[in-house]
Amino acid sequence: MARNAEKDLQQREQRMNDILDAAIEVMAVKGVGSASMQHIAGAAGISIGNLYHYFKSKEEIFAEALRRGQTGYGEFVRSVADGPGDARAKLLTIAENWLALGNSWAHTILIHTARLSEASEELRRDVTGRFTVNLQPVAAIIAQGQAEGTAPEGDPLELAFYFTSLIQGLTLQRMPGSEVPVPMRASSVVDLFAGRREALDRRRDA
Amino acid sequence: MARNAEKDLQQREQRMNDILDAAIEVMAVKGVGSASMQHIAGAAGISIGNLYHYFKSKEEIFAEALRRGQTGYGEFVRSVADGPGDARAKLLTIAENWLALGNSWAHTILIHTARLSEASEELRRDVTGRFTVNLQPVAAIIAQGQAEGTAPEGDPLELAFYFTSLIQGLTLQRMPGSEVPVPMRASSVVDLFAGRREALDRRRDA
Amino acid sequence: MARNAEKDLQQREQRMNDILDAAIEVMAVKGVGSASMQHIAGAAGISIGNLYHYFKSKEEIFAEALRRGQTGYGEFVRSVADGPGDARAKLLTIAENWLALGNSWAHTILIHTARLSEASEELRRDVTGRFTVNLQPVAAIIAQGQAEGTAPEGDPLELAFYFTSLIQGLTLQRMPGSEVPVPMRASSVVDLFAGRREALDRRRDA
Amino acid sequence: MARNAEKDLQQREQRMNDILDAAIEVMAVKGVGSASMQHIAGAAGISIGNLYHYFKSKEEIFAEALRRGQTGYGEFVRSVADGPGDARAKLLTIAENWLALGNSWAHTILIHTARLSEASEELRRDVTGRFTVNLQPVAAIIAQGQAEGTAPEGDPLELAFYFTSLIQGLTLQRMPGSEVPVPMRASSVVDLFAGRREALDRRRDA
DNA sequence: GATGAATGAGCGTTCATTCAT
DNA sequence: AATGAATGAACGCTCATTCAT
Repeated sequence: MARNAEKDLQQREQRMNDILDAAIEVMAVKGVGSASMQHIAGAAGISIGNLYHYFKSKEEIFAEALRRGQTGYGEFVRSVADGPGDARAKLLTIAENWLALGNSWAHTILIHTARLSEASEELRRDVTGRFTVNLQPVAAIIAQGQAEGTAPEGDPLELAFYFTSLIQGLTLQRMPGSEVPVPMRASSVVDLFAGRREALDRRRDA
Repeated sequence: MARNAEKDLQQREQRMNDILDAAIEVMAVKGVGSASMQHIAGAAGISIGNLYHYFKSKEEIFAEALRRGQTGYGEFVRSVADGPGDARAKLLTIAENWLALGNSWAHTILIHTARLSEASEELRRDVTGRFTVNLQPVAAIIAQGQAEGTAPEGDPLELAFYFTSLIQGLTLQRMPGSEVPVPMRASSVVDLFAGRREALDRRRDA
Repeated sequence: MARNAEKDLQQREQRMNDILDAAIEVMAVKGVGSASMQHIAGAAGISIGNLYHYFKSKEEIFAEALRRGQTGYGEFVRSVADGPGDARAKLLTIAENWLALGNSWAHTILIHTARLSEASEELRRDVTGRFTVNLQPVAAIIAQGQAEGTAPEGDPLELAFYFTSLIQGLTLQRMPGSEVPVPMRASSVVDLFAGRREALDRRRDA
Repeated sequence: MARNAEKDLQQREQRMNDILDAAIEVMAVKGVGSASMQHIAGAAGISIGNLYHYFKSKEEIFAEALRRGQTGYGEFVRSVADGPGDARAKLLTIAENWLALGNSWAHTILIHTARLSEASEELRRDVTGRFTVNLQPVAAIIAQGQAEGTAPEGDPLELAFYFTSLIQGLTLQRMPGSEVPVPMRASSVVDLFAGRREALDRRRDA
């Protein structure tokens, strides 16, 4: 062992993260269809062959990027659900985080791409499974909102499904070159699922 | 002679429609990535060379299919908006039409694909433009709902944008192999934008 | 139908034969390992992409070349078995035909390659099946030789197996660059399976 | 120090043997085409980089494995030739040793592969040279058989060539997945080159 | 000696598009 | 109009070999 095993492992981990970031980056900048191994390798600053020392196929790269993105989102949304604040504030935090450009945008695109592509059955199942799991914290927030009198009636899980689908759907409308000339505001979206108090009041007064 | 020319033109039109149908069909059945010119030609029952007598590129085929699909949807949604009934019934008609599997499903996927792909700037602009135009009738319905007291407050166009994005987002969740195990009901979706009267009444009574 | 269908078919058939010949040629001249699609296409005078209009994979090319070669050999050996002459003369015809350089040599190499390569189970089964079938006429000749008193005792099929294996084994020794400096004479080989009359006589007299 | 150097040398020798064994093993188990440096290193339990401290190329590994195999076979066949027993018993020993599955089988495949591959001129010459040298002891046995009246007439070297080619040819027929459904018995093979006494007697009596 | 990351040419294959008939 | 042969660039991936540690 002339080598530092621990350092090697750290470097390997770092490289894998670089590659995943590069994959997301390429997709976001040059388009999903152009995310070839060639491009990813170039963006990561390594050779094509070396890519295969870290991931054994293109699919694995995307699967891992997806897993990372969905897991991160899952942790985020769970921490929001478990944190302090009323339902409306929580949903607003989630919506704003999602609609803000950056990593989350590219990750959402990745999810859509995985669904649209000829991805393996397994990958699609995994993505759908994590998507479903990540619905739970949102459902909990909706239930909280119903208890607080701000959320509409109905199955909280179903409403969480709609909330998430709406935000994902909106994300697609933000593709560069496809911007719809209509404002997209997190607060307005959240109003649908946890109405602003004054709005409800006014409506109630009517 | 004049009749022959006219007949030729009709035949040509018919062929083009057959090809577009075949393109949508192939995409829906075999997956977006598998919609090669070879497959489209096969599904349309003509040779690959002949395909190029009707459309000068693959992009043109998809652009035309998109145009046709969006135009059809636009006419449908305008006829609904201009027709009789309250806002809730109108939105329900639109949502049910969209969420029902069939042609509309494949067309929605096509729109998403166009946005995600390396499509030309022009194609993306056209798609976005027609999408925006098609928002108007929905906005009119929302405005009607606001007048009727069932729709939430806010810019009708913005709400129409959310309504459409939600339904498109939900469509993606119906990709074969990616079915999320949560019910997806048009009436529940519409409730968000044009609440059921009894629900509002109950809320008001509270 | 602006095209001559029959001529097209003939041309296609001709091209396929050209490609198979080119594949054999490349293998024989440049070595088995160098028989890449690139090389085959070059030898056949067409582009790589066009190769795939005639054969859907490299394996199919080799499978077809094998089938052609084994079928041709089978017909040849059957016609010899059914023809006139004593067993020794028949075996001599077969051995001489095989050991003479030319097409048959390259085909034999192909059979060996198929067995040594990572070829599909199906291909190996087919090759073995045809090999076994082609053993029958040789076995018939051996049986004839036994009736004539020139062939050794034993199961004719087993002896035919040895005869064929011997000749195939010898073929391998003729690879360019591997020539063993020992004479290889069809008549001597045949002597083992259908001894020359005078030799037997002399032995009997001893 | 001197002892350390000697021990180092022994260790190195041992490692080289391990690697050669691993190479043969991989080839026999996973197929010739799958014997990549990666696989060989794995089977030998060392890293791919370390492989190159013992052999400077893949070709050298195979050349050395061939040399070792052929040399071992040469020693074996020479010891048989120089040992006691009649020619028939000696040939039987050789044939049975070869046809029995195990190391010798894989070595034979290696020889064939070397001949079929793009191996260097030098390697092919070496293989052929050793092959030819190894023919001598067999020729001596054949000559002994001729003196004993069991072997057919003819040049002993030529007959040894046929005997060896036959057995090598038969080895090819034993590739897993290519088994020809015909018995393959060493005694029957040997009968062709050193007939069983009783068979000859019967023939003589006829 | 030992490691495995790194390279890059090459592989088999696909596919939108062109063109002679 | 209609055909399908022909092209060639690009794809995902493999692998023998080199090199810094």
